[in-house]
Amino acid sequence: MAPKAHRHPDIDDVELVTVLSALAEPTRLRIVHMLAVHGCSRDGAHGGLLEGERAWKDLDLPIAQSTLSHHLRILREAGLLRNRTEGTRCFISLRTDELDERFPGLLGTVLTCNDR
Amino acid sequence: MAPKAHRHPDIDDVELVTVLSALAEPTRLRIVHMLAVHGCSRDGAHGGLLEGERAWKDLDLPIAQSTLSHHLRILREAGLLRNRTEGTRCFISLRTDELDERFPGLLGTVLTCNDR
DNA sequence: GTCGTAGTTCGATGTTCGTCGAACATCGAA
DNA sequence: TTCGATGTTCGACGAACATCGAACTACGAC
Repeated sequence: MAPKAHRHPDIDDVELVTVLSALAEPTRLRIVHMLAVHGCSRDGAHGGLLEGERAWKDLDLPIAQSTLSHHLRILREAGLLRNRTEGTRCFISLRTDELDERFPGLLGTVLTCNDR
Repeated sequence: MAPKAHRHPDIDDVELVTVLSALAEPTRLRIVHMLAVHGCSRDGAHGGLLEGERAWKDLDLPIAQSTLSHHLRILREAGLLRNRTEGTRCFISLRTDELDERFPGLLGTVLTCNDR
């Protein structure tokens, strides 16, 4: 599992190009999209989910686990998402607010455009 | 020089990921930035420049001509810019309006974020 | 402790990308 | 028509990337 704790960059150290690179890949854009539209758990308490989070294993994408882990790392290191570990599982969420302070409107605009 | 006429994609055929990929490279982001802030010629008539245009050879970047040509092609095929040929020279401009209709706010937001 | 679950890391593979110099194509001017 | 200027295209190169399976690690449960 996760090596103790993940490295989350200070949002002010993140470059725009890094964020754009992270988003410029179909699988990763899809992950971000999923977290945005359905980040919050559906009604009812679900296995320790916090607001805006999504469980790792519930991200069911047609790729290998190792590939998913790789993409999540790219997104994490680009400051796009946060990884919370609880016991042996982990939960993913977008760093919406911080990101919006660093790059105002960027994430929202991209997500809107992505909806067509 | 330019092979008669360049291929400019219909803006509706352009995918978001393609645009993001095009922007996710320092040199290309810089080119787009240059065209945005200084696309319009400075006061006075300049060798056939139209509004919002910039002459190819005035894009002085620390890269080989062939590399610049390559990047411009990527940007063109991503629907980001238009290439107008006049005689033996060509002029570059952003497809601001069309792009804004296809991906509302995207270009503006990215450029704003790029300014810090 | 032993076992299973949940993710991460490693190594390998094939692909894409940024970069260059050289060759080429197109046009205006002499 | 020959020359020079302006870009484009063509390999070629190394670096970066997406992908996978296998090995590994950390934790909870038994």
